[in-house]
Amino acid sequence: MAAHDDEILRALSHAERRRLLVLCRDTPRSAGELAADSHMTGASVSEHLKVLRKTGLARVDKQGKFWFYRTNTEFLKQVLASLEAELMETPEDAPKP
Amino acid sequence: MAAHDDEILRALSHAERRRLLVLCRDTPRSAGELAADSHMTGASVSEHLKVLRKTGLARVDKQGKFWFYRTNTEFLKQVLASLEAELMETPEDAPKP
DNA sequence: CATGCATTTAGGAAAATTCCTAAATAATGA
DNA sequence: TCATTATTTAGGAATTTTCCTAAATGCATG
Repeated sequence: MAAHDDEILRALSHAERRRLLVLCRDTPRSAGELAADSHMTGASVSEHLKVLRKTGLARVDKQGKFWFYRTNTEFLKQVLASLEAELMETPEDAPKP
Repeated sequence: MAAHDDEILRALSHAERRRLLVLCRDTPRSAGELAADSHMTGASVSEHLKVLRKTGLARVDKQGKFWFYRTNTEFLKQVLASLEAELMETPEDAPKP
C-alpha cells in the first residue's frame, strides 16, 4: 500500500461510494438505476462513479445510451489485502521474494 | 461498517497516519519520537495523532512529560474485518443472529 | 436530421483537510 | 519559583471534497 494509494482509500471512505460498489459487485448497473436508488442527484452519483472509475475500483461498460458499472472485485480484494498487510502484518509475515 | 464510520476510513486514507499506526502497533511511542521520525512538523504529527485518537484507532498513555501512543490493534482489526464484510460478503455469508 | 433520453461535465458555494509557524499548556527539576 | 522540555492548540492559507443546478455530450430512433 504505497502513498499514492491514499486516493483509493479516500474513495472507500465515503458511504455512498461503498454502497455503489456493493450494488455493482455482482450485477452491472446503469448509472440511472444507481442514481434512482440514491438520495442524491444523478450528477452527484455520477461524480462518485467517476471517483470509483479513476481509482480503478469500478469499470464502466458503455452499451448504447446506458453506462453499465461494475465493481472491479479482484482489485478491491487486492486493496483490502494490502491494507491489512501494511497495517497488521509483522515483518516475518512478509512473503519471501 | 455504518455511515458514521466514514471518519475512521478517512483517517486510514492518509499515508502518514497509517505509518504512525504501524510504528505504534507493537511498541508505544512518544509523540516526540514519532515526530522526529517524520518529515513533518511536530505540530502536524500531533494533529494526525489527534485524528487517530478521535477515531479510536490509537490511544494515548500520558506518563509525565511524555505522551505514549499505541495503536488500538483490536479495534483496527474489527474495522478491517467489517470493511471487508461490507464490501465483499455475499448475504449468505452474514452470520445468523 | 430533429427530438428525446441517459449520462456526464461545468461552475460554484460551503465545508473539511492539510500543513505551517507561533503561542499555550503540562510536567520536571535546579 | 524559573527555566526547560514535551506536547498540544490556535490561527491561517492553500487545497480538496461534496453537493447542487444548469449546460453539454452521446446515442438511438422516428
